[in-house]
Amino acid sequence: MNTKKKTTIKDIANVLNISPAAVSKALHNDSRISEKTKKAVRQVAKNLNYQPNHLASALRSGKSKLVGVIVPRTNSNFFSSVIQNIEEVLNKEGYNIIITQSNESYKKECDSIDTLLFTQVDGIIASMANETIDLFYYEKIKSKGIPLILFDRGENDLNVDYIGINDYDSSHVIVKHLVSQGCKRIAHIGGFKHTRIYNNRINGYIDALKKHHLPLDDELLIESNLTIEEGREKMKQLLSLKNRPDAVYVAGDYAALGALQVLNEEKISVPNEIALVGFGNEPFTDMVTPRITSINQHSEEIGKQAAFVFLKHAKNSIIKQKLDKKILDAELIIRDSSNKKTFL
Amino acid sequence: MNTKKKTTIKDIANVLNISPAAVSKALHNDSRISEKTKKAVRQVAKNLNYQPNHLASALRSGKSKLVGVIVPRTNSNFFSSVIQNIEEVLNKEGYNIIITQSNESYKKECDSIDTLLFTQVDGIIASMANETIDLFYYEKIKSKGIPLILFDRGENDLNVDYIGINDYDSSHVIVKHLVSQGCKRIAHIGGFKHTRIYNNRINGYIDALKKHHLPLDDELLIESNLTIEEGREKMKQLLSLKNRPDAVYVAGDYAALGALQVLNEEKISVPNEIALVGFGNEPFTDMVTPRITSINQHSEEIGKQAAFVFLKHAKNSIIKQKLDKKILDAELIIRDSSNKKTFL
DNA sequence: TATATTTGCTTAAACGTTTAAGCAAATATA
DNA sequence: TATATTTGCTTAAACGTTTAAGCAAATATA
Repeated sequence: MNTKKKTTIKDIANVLNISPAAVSKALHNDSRISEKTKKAVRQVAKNLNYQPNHLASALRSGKSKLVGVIVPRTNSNFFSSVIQNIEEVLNKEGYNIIITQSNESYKKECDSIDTLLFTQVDGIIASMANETIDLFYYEKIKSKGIPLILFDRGENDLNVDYIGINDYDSSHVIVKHLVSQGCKRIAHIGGFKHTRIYNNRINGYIDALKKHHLPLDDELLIESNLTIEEGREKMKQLLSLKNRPDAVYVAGDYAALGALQVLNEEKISVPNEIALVGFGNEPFTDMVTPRITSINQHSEEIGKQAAFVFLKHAKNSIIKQKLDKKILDAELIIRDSSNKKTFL
Repeated sequence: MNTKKKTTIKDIANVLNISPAAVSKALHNDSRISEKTKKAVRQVAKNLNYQPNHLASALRSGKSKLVGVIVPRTNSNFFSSVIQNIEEVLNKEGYNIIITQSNESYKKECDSIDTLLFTQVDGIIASMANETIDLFYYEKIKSKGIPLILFDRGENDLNVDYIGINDYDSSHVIVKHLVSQGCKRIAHIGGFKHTRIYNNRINGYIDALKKHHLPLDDELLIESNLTIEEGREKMKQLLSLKNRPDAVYVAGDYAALGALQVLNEEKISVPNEIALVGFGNEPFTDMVTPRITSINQHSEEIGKQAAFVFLKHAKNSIIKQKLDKKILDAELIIRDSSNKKTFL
């Protein structure tokens, strides 16, 4: 059907009666090629509609110009925004990204890693699945010498670059806010301790309670996978206590939403009877009734920084650099679910 | 640092004292290689931890084993689910996908197409941006002989494979449902007519009104870009009418959400004063108050079908096949926002 | 037994680049 | 003017596969 052969560097060389090597150098702006030749090459390339064969140059140079991105899921605003910003930065530098979703599954994550390694990506930017405890596959990436950058869900033991927000401080900001609203029994529906960010949020919660001289009650500290369903369950669990909390800080917006549904169903006034705070600032926190107070995770900044760190590695691969650990300040977005003043 | 050279087909050949060609054939299960040799090759490949060089085989065979996917955005459940299902099907066949987001921008979409063509993808699966009217870039894909499959946001003029739901019928189902709820003045906040799916929904709406002997009022038919913001605006516009509608059918869930926010703010009872129906069955339709009736778009099925159609092309590229146009039945999920019975 | 076919490999070239090494002509330096 | 350096290219090999063509040995066929 379409038998138009693609134009190659050779075709350009033939037109100008120079060697393909000269063409290649001209296109790469090599200083040892004359301006005159460069201009001619560029002109002919344009005329013949030359498109460089990415596979050939990748093979020869050993660089695929592809970066793998692994996220637990893309249908969360946080991850999709991070991805978009990674893409924006990397596209400008001639890189493309391959996105894979782990769906929070350890097995799927391992498959993704194998797939990306097979595709010869030049680097991997990842946020770990909830399930992941065994770091073997991540060590595999490191051992191949491929730059690995983690964001949000990281892991100290891996000893790689990391970009995230200050989870420990976020808990402090939240507790302080709730205390200022007059709350005295603050519960925490947290993530699993084995994930660093959730562990930090839990520790921040515990320390902030101490700081404000509030008692730490084991009944009020619950670990969960932070899905909507578990948010509902754990909220019910809290409501069944003899001594109910007057505030609940949930370590994820989806679980916070589940908790809110239960509170609404039980006709419990939010924030007056129980104040509610989520984490992540997903768009729906601003859509439900009442709107949910949450922590902005700076997804744009995280995406951009992750891309920059990768580029740094890509540009000087030889020098063993010291690790980049970038911790961004979190920002509390106060909304109806915790702001009693709007109800006075 | 990491100087371990990668093992190649040559290394395997050396160990077994056969030619690299024989190794390649053995790994591809060529019928002209003895079982004995195949077994030996597979064993040595395993021992040496051989990973085929995807770039080399892609260059030689002219196939990159990459498929490009273009979506308006990934942070909608519909698109992220479609993508996930495309990925699942294609991964099994050894393909990887490169996801790009157009952000509903025509320019970004064109860039994406160029990027994907540059990366030498073997095919492109796309859903068009709202802004896109000029089809030049899509024609470019076709003219290069690269399989192009559209889903959801398609375009008749392009004459390519398409997978989507029956938008015309969906409008009929919605109008029928609203009529059964006693609604007599049904408004439609639609998408732009130049996008085929929205045009079909509008035509379905018009024809369904006729069928049920309801008058068609120009004031009640509005085109929009279906963002939350425009959902709010257009709803306000409808509320400012002397003769308000008693039902609003919005062609997208996000705009429906915006409309609902306005209705809630204005203390208008939903569904009793005004019934509301969205489109897309985004998860948040089941989270807000009242829960929004919507159309399930069968994202899983659409993703899988799109992948299958691509594979069909990839497998027999020579034969000019007739086009696949797969139109799936839509399904109405009735919730509180339109179900007056639950309020009686 | 003579010829034809099949089996199981090898040889060599190719995919389209990039890059190290080298060389002649032009220019700079002493 | 003689030598050194720079400029602007060319040559040839390489990246790791795949594949068309071919060939000897083994097997089938007449």
